[in-house]
Amino acid sequence: MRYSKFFIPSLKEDPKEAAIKSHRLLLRAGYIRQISGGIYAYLPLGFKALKKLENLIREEMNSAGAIEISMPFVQPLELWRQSGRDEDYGRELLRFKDRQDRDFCLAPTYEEAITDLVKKNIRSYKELPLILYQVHLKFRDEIRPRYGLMRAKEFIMKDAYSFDINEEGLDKSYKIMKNAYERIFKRLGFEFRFIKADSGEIGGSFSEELMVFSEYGEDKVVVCSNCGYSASFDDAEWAKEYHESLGSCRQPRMTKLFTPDKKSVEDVSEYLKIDKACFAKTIIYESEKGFIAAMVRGDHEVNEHKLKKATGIKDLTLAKEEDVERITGSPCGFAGPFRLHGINLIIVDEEITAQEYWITGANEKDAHMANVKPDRDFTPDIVAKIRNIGDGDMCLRCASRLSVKNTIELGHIFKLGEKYSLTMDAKFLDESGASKNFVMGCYGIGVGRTLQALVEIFSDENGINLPVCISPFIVCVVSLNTGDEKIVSLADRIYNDLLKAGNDVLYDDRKLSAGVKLKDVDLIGIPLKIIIGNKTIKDGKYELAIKKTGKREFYDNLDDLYNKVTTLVKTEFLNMI
RNA sequence: CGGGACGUGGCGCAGCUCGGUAGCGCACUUGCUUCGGGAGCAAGGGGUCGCUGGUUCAAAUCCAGUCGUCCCGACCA
Repeated sequence: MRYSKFFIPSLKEDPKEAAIKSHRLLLRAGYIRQISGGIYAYLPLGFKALKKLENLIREEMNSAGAIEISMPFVQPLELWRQSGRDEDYGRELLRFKDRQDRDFCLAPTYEEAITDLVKKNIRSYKELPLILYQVHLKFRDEIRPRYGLMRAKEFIMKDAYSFDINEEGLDKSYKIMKNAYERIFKRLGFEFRFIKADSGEIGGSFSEELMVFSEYGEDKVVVCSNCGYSASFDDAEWAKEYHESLGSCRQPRMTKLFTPDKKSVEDVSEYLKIDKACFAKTIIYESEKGFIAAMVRGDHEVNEHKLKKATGIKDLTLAKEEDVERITGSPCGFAGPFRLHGINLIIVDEEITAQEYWITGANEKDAHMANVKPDRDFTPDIVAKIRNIGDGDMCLRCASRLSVKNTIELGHIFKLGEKYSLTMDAKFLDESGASKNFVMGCYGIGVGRTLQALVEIFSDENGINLPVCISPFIVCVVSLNTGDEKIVSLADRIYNDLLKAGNDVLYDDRKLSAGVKLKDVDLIGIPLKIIIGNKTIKDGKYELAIKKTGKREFYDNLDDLYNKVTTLVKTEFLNMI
């Protein structure tokens, strides 16, 4: 493809609306453009990369025995009434009417459509198991779309659905899909883990999320580098380690300490020269069950997700400053667990009851209290794990140190069981002629999000760096001086030779200065470039630059150059498989 | 939905506090010179200042409303 005849509107400056690297690069490199909040157009480069990614996924789905179909993006709302999700899905489901005043919606997912399709067309156990998939649009009217393709309202997803005669069959299908996912994400070069997850809106009995490690990920995962244990930030387990409280602090009653203006644990710890782990902090929350107090060790943080679970509370927010002042009788920053007014519940982290003496706030301005003893000076109503896990906590399995990593969720696989086949009355006849519900699974990959994750993880600020198997072009021929006959005809020839050899090649024949062209190739992320300029003619050597390594190689004749390109492409592909 | 910020040629921004001629860089067009990492000179084109209403002799600027975009929270691939 000649650059001059193609459409790559690259941007020199960072667009102001993009907050993260991958979003900036996709816009700057002319891969995508926003049409409306959370709604994007794929430009030629983005579209080519997207198609390559989709096809890689197709290869693995097909080889796993899944069969590709395509279901309607616009669906009758009636389908959603059948499953009951018309109400469950809420405002994320975009609804509208056609000219006959019938209700429709844009598909946020396809369980209803596929269940309906299979229900009407599969009669017998002999036709099972069946795994169908599609690569298709979805629309969710997100509350807050952001970060480009990472969280768009309209997005492309690969979704597969398995139909089995029983749970064992489902387990098998699930495993087949999980293996396919492992192959896909290995080929893409990602570092990833499957993490057990809440099944959320889609429902079902069991699900795992495919999480890819990335500094800018929105989710947190806890991993042990030694034994490979991994779990979501909210569910991860760790080994208890008890901190020795200060011996000199053990007293038969509480002792008041003067701590002028020292409000945070940090400040007090520094002021008193006592380890933060010897403190217990008391946090006041407001909830539908009234005000509650939660306690964790001074060097830990309350995990609101765990707090909600342990208390059965749904709406939880930090209490307002004036409420804290009323409840504790002191300014914010000096709260302790005793003599609280209007607290309905005291919940403490299990580490609080495991240690005898604590330093807490004194519920008095400029004062903290030492020798605070659980069950003597205050009485917890609930003892539970309510603190965040942190870097350095001990692994429950192997006693190594755990670390918390940011991740991006790129896939989610579910064992649905009979959830949809029951509500939608989808049945087949088994061996004995009895009518049975399909046992289902569903398996998603956010394709657009995966493309952006590749950009996020493998690129630098100079440009995109997609894996060779996804990159829109493999090699770019850059002709530096378009006014020079010799250079132009040499560049033309190399371009045509590479094209004939079956390479995906871009030819930058634009009449622009060298700097602009070289910057553009780096930005749009073509893995190999062949640079042809005066130097080429003068030295009689052909230059190949490899983006990934930054290396430049020189060849005496064209055949050597072509051979190198071919081997590089082949080995790069091999490395990815 | 709650909290915050921003809307001025294609892109990035200044001007707004203190009302009075709409400006800068890049991009674009033409010509000449350049040609190995975002070239130089010269000449040009392009904006009802998001929209609506109000205040005023006069509004990009002040006021109200509205729409859009982005960021922070609860949801998700």
